[in-house]
Amino acid sequence: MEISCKANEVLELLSGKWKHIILYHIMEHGTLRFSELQRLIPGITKKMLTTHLREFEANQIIKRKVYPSVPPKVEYSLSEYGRELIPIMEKLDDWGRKHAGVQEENKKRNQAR
Amino acid sequence: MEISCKANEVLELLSGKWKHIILYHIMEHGTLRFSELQRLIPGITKKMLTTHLREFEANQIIKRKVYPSVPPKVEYSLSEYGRELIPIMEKLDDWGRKHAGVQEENKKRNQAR
DNA sequence: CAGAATCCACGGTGATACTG
DNA sequence: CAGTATCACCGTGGATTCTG
Repeated sequence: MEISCKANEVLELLSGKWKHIILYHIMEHGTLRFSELQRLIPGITKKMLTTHLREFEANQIIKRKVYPSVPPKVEYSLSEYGRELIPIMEKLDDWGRKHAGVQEENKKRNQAR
Repeated sequence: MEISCKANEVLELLSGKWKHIILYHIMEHGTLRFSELQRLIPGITKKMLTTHLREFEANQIIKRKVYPSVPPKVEYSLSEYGRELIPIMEKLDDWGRKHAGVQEENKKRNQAR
């Protein structure tokens, strides 16, 4: 087994209610505006979207590009560094799709109590 | 890009302050007693260890074996299902070790403010 | 040894209103 | 359009005490 204990580095980056969904959409579309993200992620508030985007930016996962126009236009895209997260997300996603059924059953059983 | 949005399935399983460390140690050692886990994870309280272990058990990630002796002896190990998480953890860990430096820098800069 | 039971603090998140 | 500012809630986690 080659596991050390650095897994939390990624986990921390992705911990936050909407973080993985945000990354997912940016990975899919390449570049997205603030309002597009908001539309693509039903239920998220501007505040949380802003917060998470700022965190990604601070971690250099995404780039933020502002167009000095009226009305404002801001585009978000993966940084080169952030692109290295893609294989990670794919791996996580593979597992999720493969085991979605099992976890669903668990949830139901937990609700039943 | 083959990413859907099921990544959160894994993320949810691993979200919890000590979860990945617990899994890490069980993966490394194969089987561990409650007290051994507690010793291997400095800072964790019995409560959190119990809580997280119970969650893993409910999700069928680990198995719990109780030896009816005095004093009690309980052993935790990966279930077959849980073993499928190993490649995931390895992937997360790979990334963590590769990018630990970058994230460290970010943390320092954030502290500096 | 391996927990269970309380009580409590804190931070992440949500709702809402306002702004350049 | 793309945010900021405030307030309020609630669940996660910590400290402590008790038990079979």
